[in-house]
Amino acid sequence: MSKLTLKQIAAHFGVAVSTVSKALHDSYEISESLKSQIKAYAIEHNYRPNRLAISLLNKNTKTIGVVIPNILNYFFVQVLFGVEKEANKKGYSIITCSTNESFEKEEQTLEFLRSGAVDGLILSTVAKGGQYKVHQKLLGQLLEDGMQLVLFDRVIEDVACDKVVVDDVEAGYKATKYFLDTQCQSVAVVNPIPESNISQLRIEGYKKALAERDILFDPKLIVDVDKQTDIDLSLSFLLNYKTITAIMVLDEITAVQVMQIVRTRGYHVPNDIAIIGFTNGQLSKYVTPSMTMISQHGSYVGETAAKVLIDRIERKDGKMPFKTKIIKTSLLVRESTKPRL
Amino acid sequence: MSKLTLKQIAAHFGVAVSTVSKALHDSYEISESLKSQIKAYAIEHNYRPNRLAISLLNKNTKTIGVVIPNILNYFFVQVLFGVEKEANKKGYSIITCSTNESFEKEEQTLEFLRSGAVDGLILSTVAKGGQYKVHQKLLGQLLEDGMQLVLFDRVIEDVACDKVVVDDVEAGYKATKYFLDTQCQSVAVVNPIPESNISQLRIEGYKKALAERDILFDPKLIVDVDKQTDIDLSLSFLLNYKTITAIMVLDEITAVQVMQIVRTRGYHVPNDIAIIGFTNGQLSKYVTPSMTMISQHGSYVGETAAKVLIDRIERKDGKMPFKTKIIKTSLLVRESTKPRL
DNA sequence: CTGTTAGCGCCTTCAC
DNA sequence: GTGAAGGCGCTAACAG
Repeated sequence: MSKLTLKQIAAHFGVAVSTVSKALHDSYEISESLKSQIKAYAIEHNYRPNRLAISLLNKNTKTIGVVIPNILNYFFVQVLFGVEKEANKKGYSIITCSTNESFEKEEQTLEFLRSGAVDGLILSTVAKGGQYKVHQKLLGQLLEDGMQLVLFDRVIEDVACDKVVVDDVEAGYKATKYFLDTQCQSVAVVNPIPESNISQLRIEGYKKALAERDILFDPKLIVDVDKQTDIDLSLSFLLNYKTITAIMVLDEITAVQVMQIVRTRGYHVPNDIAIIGFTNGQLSKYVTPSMTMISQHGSYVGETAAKVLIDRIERKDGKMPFKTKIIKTSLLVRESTKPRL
Repeated sequence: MSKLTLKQIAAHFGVAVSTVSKALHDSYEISESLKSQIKAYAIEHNYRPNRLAISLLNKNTKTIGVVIPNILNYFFVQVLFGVEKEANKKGYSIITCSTNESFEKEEQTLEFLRSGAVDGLILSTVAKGGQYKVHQKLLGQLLEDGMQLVLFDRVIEDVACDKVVVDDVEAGYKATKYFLDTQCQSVAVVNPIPESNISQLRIEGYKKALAERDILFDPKLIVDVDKQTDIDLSLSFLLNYKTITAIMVLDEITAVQVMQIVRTRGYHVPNDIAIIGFTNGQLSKYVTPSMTMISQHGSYVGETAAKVLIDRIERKDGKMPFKTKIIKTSLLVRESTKPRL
């Protein structure tokens, strides 16, 4: 019925538990005949050592926790994929927690995860503004407890741990420069994640590209939208304000929506208005016209985070300086932009 | 540095470990003054009990394992979402494993998960053909070990456990009937998952709908495709073979691809050819024209599976008959089909 | 009120 | 060759 234990095997053979343990570990101390008998019995009855007991003993669980803001977001799923791939390769399994963009849920999750269930944590936080302080404390405690931590994508600068981030400044720069290189001089930005510092970095890159061409930055060309906003209306203002020849949209779904709205209004994409979206996922490839995207290589981000984390977990010496890995993005050119000449 | 234990607290106060344990559990046996001292110390130093030890003691881990074939498939992500939501509500966390459509990986994963890390398992298998036998044995062993198991979506009939399945026959029927009700009498099927028994069920529903209208079933209208197949070519054969007015495509990405190919060849969607896709995800809503889909309510499937599993885990008496829950699908009508009059 | 004992399942060290 | 003892961190039953 219930799980077979060493004790039960020992009882069955009338020997001590430690004898069975040694036999199953093929110790030279045990006679061949007893070993083979015990092994045969174990196999026949499907013995499996209890990981909990083993973890308790050697203080590692061979498990890493991954905390992401939203499991329905394809970027994070890609990260998850990468983490799992790398972790499995090294004999770890992962326990996944989605915080649904809620800071409270994230706190609860971290609280839960700190109680010995995992050897290390890979986290993309939802904290913003004043919540950073709370987190610095909470994460600080985790680190004190000896928990290994890798922050990725949405990181908190002041926490002393390894980090894996996307080069968002460069991404914004790259997208903007592509527009400027393809006869699109009037570039607007639609920002569906205004509260995130990531969007600020991308806009920084955008400004840099403009500056290189001596184009004056116009804040009115940055359109913040959120779930409450009527994108349609915001775009109206934008398009009436000035002739726009290119739009950089800071996520995938919004990019597709923007493209549809723009087309509905009779603009041709890319000839009238070119569009580049962020965070390459499943959508952009299959819409019509297919959309040029900044790919963040989520799965690579995940792999890297897992690699860094496991490396630190398994390195005994400990005092390795923390490093921040910066993952470069790529521009996937498709049909929503004009070709480079 | 490392985690604080009861033992350390006990040493600090010069009392016994059990005293500390009782104090932290607010036992009436301990003097108020000692209790408050110990509690204060625990809070100050951030004491957290070790879950591993507790799990070992009461033989439950408050964790459930979820094994899915592919984490990049939106349906499974939705299921995951549902499972997590329900599990968290009941105080469980989940450990996620993706088997990447590989039977070997699935076996390894199950092997791993059986060693005491989880109280129960929610599984959608990738097994097919001869692999069923292997699995019946493996899953049988798991059940013997006292592991609770819920199979979902891709289930194995002969395993004695709870199941949550989508009503695929009805889904196929519903889609086909919608075509027939909207002046599309010549309905083809594109099947990107021919090895799965799910596709057979959907086709069964398709046949049922045809039979109701006395339309003869023509096997040539069923087009199997897989990753190796050139969809473009397969569709050529189909469209040359007969005038087709509707296509039912058994997954989302293929549905979008089929629609694009069909449109490229000059057919109007939905007037010349109407299309219904399966497994509503992120794509179908945003393509042009937006696509009518069968929604399988993945998140509801997940919730249900979690509910059933946790129910069984927590019910002590045990001998509850196994049940199979059938989740109904919905038809989300969008622009790729003609409206019902 | 507080401590001792025993045990969850396993492994390691040391003694026989 | 085999077994006994100790311990990972915790709780529960039983002593004192």
